[in-house]
Amino acid sequence: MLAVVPETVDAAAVAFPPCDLQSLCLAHASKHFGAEEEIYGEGEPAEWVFRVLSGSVRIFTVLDDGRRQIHAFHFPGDVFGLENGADYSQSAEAICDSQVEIGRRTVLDAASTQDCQTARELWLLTAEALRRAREHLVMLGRKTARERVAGFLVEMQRRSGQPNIIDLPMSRIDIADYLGLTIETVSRTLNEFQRTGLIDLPRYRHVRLCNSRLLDAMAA
Amino acid sequence: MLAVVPETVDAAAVAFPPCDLQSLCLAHASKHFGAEEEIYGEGEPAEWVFRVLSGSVRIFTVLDDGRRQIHAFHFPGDVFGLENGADYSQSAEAICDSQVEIGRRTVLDAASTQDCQTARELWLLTAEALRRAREHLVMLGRKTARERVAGFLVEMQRRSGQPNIIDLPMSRIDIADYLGLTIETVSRTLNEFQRTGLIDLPRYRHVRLCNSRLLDAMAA
DNA sequence: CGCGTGGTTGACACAGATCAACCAGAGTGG
DNA sequence: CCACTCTGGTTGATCTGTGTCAACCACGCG
Repeated sequence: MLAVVPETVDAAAVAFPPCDLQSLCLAHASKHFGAEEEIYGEGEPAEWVFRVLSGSVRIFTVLDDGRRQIHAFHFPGDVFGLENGADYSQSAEAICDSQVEIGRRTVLDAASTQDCQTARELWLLTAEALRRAREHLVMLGRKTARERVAGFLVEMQRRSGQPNIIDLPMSRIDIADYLGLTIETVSRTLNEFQRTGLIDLPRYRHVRLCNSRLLDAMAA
Repeated sequence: MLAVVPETVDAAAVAFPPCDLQSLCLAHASKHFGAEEEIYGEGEPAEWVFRVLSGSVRIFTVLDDGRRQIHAFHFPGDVFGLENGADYSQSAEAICDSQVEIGRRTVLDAASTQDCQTARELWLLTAEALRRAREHLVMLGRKTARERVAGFLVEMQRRSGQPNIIDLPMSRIDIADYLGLTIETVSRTLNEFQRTGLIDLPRYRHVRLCNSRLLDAMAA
């Protein structure tokens, strides 16, 4: 049976600490997804709700001609796949090997009609997602490539616990599709930041922030 | 006292029918706002929740240097100003003369901790706002100016009851700031659509859709 | 009548896209 | 241990969609 109890996520297994701080209990079933594996597709019946235990997940929309927009990256502790309609309105894939907790939506729905606390928890999660979507919206609608990349780095840094070094699980393509840019622009901008001493790119998918204060200011 | 009862909005006073179909009862207080008048500002304590009775409202964010991104337009029946944090995370202004229903957030909060139905209602509203924000996100991240303008017209047409003629309450600047474009690009694109026979611009802030099927396809 | 505001149009500039070549590291197989 | 290839990332040259700047137009109002 579902209950709302405080729950801690195994800190040892967690590369990025939970950012949707919440106590919602889904279930005790969990499943593994390999890199690039689909978790659900847009239009499929939304029967399940998920929480990342380890690894990372991307939520995205693909247009008919293949253009893709990534809506969000999810890290350990984050809940995703929460829908109010019958079907998923986006797709989800594991970015790298990931362990994902799975709960039945019907059970959660039932719980939320009986327990106001659960209902409020669901609302809180969705409201937080909305707040982030709106920040993202300003980024895509009104910011330059430099501001977007700086904003992305600051966001990732904030969500990774580490103070300065970021260990990115995603490729340049994912970053580009999240920021509404091309991989070339992302690459050029990151290397420009390195040349100007803002960051260091020590190795594959690692970024060290040398001046996160300035970077933060650049994100506008 | 707040209660959750089915409620109908006065159809005669409604230019655009409600799009957030919901039965949430706020209060029976209502207030008038003149054109361009602020309803609340980003960062102010979020003490009130609103519903448009007549007129139209824009929700937006302004960056330090004045760049503005409009997140949403709200028409009669729409609820706005619902926050989970302490403060409003965007600003709201009346676009034209508008009558707005006002409810205390504390009362709604209290109701939602006692009544699951109210709590679910709040969740539904927020989930619908999220769904729209994500559609908007794809538009800003991955679509061309033509696709954005076509999408905007289709969206406005869908939300206005009228089959073909749209009576826009907002200026070119508002449209541009909603679509992440400049007023010049919006103006050029609309006039290009007129030249190619897609639409007709009979008079100030009125658009007639001549080929909404094609327009729909163009929105991608 | 003059002025102010919102919208249109044109000329030109530029940020970022596109196209293409190249490079580095990880497998893989001989 | 060395070719070979594959994938993800970088870099350069060029193109183009949209922004910028500026002039102009049309309508409403004092």
